[in-house]
Amino acid sequence: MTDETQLANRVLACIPAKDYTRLQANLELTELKFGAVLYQPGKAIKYVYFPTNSLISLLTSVDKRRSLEVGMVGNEGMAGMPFILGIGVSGVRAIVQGAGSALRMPAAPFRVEFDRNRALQQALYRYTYALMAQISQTAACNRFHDAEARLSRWLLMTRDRIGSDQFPLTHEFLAHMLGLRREGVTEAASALRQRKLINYSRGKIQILDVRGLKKSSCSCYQTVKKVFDRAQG
Amino acid sequence: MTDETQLANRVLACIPAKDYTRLQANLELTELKFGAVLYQPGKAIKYVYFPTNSLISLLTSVDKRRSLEVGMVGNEGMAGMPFILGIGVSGVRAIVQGAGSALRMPAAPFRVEFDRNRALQQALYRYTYALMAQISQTAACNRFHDAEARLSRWLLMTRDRIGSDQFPLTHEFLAHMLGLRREGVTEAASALRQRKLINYSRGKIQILDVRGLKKSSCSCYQTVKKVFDRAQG
DNA sequence: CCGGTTCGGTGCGATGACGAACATACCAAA
DNA sequence: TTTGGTATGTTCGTCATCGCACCGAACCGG
Repeated sequence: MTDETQLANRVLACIPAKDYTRLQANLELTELKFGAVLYQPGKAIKYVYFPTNSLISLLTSVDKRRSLEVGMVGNEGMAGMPFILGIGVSGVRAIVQGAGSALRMPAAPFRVEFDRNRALQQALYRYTYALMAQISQTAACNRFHDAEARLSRWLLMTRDRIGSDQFPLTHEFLAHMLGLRREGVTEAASALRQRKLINYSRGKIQILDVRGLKKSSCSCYQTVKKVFDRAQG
Repeated sequence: MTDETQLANRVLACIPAKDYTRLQANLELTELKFGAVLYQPGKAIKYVYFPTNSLISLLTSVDKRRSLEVGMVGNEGMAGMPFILGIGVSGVRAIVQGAGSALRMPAAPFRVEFDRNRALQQALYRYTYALMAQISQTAACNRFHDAEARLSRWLLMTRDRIGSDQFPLTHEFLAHMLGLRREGVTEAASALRQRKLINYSRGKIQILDVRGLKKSSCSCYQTVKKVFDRAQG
């Protein structure tokens, strides 16, 4: 495992070197495939994940058909938060929304390491706070803002975490994230495309104009971004 | 301070007696007045609160006019969660939604006590998890369910935490909690009244038929309740 | 008892999203 | 090259909620 890999995750990056060597022993690099289900509500958490260039979505569903993304975990954080709060099961569904690699650690050794590693605790508690702020803000956003603004926000947040302007993504999939119908996504996306803010075709979306997208999105994007920047330096 | 007062808050109630005596030195009983603002986004947290028969709402707002309740803290928990995650400022606005009493502790001694008291840590981390689950579920609820179902859910959740079937509450206030217009609340409330599930008049609401209200509410109420019951035994 | 304020009730057109149905475009395997 | 599946585009009637305006009724302080 190279330093580069470590630095690719911002939580791990702020662990002092001497603590990190101990941590490293149980960390393994793994490839996350698009759509893979990492956690299920009520099911035990087997691994915690530190995405490097992958992206994990946290979903809540109210019935079989409808679901809503409540949180997004990229290289700025860790998936498996209940575990650091002393809970062994997940409350939400977590799926791989952006394929890529992540560092993962089995639950048992993570528990041991977490309990003795102050730096890790601090980093993860701070991240937990930021994630809660994210969840709260997107909750309000999903209630008040229209499809177009929410889609814009979502694309920007994803871009920040993936670190790329282009990612594979269907309207259908986006609909599940934003709590919309597929047609609603098509409508919003096609409006953005018409204004040359994005382009897309058959499961590939590309961001063309970040500044324009920021204008099109609601202030929630900036609000959440500020919280993360502040909480993680 | 009596044992009764302690037991009235479920977090404090699960601290072993010997740990609790130390805690007690810095806890003070305080009366929370309806509408009082306990936290503001970005402002320092001066006290943490353990409600006994009072109720605190956590609100996120997207602009001056519109706000949404993302979480509710009653005698099952504590307000001031960022503090236990090592953050000194609040991310949300917290207001007193149900007047009553609470035990509070100034930030500095709480920090000291929290760091050395394992039982307190565990209880609060578990509560944090439950609160996150609540926030996530209500986020989806606010997105998918109609005004009437959400109002029913909200009344039931409030009842559980207040411990009473009657509480002072205007439609205007409810609108801010549920992210609705005042008229929307009136419409939903009057439908519930017509079915004799509730009654109300000029700022007082009374629940008449709990079982009926459960039927009228969405499954989100039960979902959240289960999480709390499980997390807190 | 009066006058102002708060609270609740109602009606209006506008709108954003819904659900369903169907059309088209593209891709890949056979 | 056909065929079938997947992704996207479009329309249409319906519905919940919105924002606004206005009312009456209840309450409160003077």
